[in-house]
Amino acid sequence: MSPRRRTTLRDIAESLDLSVNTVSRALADKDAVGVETRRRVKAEAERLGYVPNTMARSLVLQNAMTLGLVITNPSNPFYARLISAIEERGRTRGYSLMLMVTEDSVDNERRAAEELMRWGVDGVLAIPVQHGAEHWERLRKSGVPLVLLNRDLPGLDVDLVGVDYYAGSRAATEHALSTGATELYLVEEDLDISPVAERIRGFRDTLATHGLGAPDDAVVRVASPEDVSVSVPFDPGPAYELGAGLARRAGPGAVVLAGNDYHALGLCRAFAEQGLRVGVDVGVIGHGDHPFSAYLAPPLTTVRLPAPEVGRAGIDRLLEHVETAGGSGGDAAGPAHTLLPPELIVRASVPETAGGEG
Amino acid sequence: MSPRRRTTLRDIAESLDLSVNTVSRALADKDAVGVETRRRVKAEAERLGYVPNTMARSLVLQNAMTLGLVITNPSNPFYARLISAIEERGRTRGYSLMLMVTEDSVDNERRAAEELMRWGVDGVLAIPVQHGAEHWERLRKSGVPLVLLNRDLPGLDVDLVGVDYYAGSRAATEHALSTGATELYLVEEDLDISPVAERIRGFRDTLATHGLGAPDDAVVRVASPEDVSVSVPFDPGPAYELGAGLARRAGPGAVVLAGNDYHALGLCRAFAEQGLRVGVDVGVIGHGDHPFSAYLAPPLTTVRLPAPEVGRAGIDRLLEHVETAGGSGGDAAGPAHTLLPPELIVRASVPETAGGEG
DNA sequence: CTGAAAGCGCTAACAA
DNA sequence: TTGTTAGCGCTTTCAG
Repeated sequence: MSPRRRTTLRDIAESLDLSVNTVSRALADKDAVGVETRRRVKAEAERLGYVPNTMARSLVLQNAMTLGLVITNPSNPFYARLISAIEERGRTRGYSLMLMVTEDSVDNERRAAEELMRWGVDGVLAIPVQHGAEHWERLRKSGVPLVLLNRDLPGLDVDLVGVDYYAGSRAATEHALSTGATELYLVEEDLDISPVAERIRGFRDTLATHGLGAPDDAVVRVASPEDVSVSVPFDPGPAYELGAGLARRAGPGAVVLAGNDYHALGLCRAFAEQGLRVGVDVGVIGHGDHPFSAYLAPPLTTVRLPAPEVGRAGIDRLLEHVETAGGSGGDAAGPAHTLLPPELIVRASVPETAGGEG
Repeated sequence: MSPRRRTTLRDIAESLDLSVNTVSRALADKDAVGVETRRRVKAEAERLGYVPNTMARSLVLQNAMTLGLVITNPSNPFYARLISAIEERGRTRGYSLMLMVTEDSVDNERRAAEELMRWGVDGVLAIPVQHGAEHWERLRKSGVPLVLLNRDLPGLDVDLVGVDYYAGSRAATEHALSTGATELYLVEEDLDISPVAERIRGFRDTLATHGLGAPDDAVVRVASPEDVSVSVPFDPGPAYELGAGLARRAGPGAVVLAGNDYHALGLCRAFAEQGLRVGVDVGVIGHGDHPFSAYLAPPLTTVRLPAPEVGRAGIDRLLEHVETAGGSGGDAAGPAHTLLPPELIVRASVPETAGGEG
């Protein structure tokens, strides 16, 4: 029943009648330790089940060997893959991960940033909630390197690694146009975040390039769920609700672009229920290429996001900062924005109407 | 360019010509501090941007206020929701989360357990890889409370919070039978883990209950992907590959149960390509009720898993142990297994053949 | 009400 | 090669 205090260096030292210091160096495989002594120390450590105390070590070494990862919602499949990629890379480089979930609440994010400062993490990767950057500013000023993931935070001068959503949106829109689409819609989540803004911009610009205007109601917003953690995360429901109305508005030659594949799925279902055949009467293009998308009927044309690449590039950039003198972000050249290219995956959810691109 | 050392209690003390001790107590809102002194201390702390050092604090207090979460793969939607629920609950109770991803490798899991011991976390929640429990045994013996999530680890006497997969499987099988199914298949991942075993057992037992045997090839195994972190996580692909063969074997009145909704989706697609109408010619039942399942064509009948409940029950149980004297698991009554009930969600992917249950 | 002293477990000078 | 001393930043006795 004894909570059995952890074995410490001192325990080993006393048991062997050595100094704590010697034991420390023996276990750390430092020079200046007799070969026999080292052997004995290691044996005793083993026997006593010694486990080094990372906190004590970090305290004196002034480095935590820990990174903070601030995520809005792990149930977003894109973010889930980011977590995996980051954790893996961090692990192989010797860093542990402190995970903070914000549920898209600035309050939570503030607390997360504060908590990470208290822990003295060596660096932070964050998908920012956006709106409210003072806490990130503080973090940075306190000397903790920060790299933003996926979403930009205007007004904060830090490195960002994300996806070129603008390009993705352009590619999708171009594709729709190339199949002969005459009526385009973009369905996006009702969040004021950069990925959404970029996709809208790409959509509009592409139409403009082709001399087509985008009527105001061409961009449709779907409500985002309130409580991310409890509600089903990426729910096709809201887009599905919209779908019936859209189906009525959409004439022949209509293609609807969706901000993510769940929305696309909701739309597909709604269209089908209205008697519209997706891929024949109407087109749908998703965003994200979630694992289910290739197996829908019809298989969903969508934009694949380079999740592992974003994760790896993000942590690599962060570790650069961490390991070069722990300074804050932004070298001489100022903060760098790295936007990785998405890839249009053409499947069968957009009808080949007429005068294709060829 | 100065890395600007963090402000410490001492800095405040010196600046105010007080002792470190007084400053500490003033900030901790302890009694025995002059009201005016307290005010000055707080103001100065604010001015200097003081952030308490959690590691130092934890070192002396001998508690880390940190929990370890060991997960095989965050891209599993069920696990993602577990993470959310656990993080939220932990956060509101003042605990930070250290996340370790094992990718279903015992080696990684061993390292994760070791790392968590080094950090001296207050407790650990783990979805065990299974096969190899010595590291968990060590953790436990070192006094760190451990609660297993979702998968059992035979041979290790610890608390477990999971899902009653046996019941879920029985419910699904009963449902299939009740619709008049005459030929049943179960498609399961090729992993030797308790959820799979339980579902198979439920399937077999239910058939036996009805005086039906399950031929050996009624249980079909799909290969699991090798590298979880890089490959697409839950891929309908392998089940899809199987689907064509199954379609040929399956006569009228056949229902295929799948171990998860992704597999179900892969099967649906394969059946459709073979000219079999899911929900009419053949039945498919999923497991997991992923967000996409309700929107498939036809909507997928599946088993809903109580993800947030498992997460919350898991961390609650862990915190019980953590907060009652930090003893290892298992009170007088021995380790408790809590299996939360899943719920059959009947949609439209199983044909109502004949003699329904009513 | 405040200060001095000790110590959490470890590492890094510097001596011996 | 080994031991001594000091200190990371904090909290907790125990005196004053």
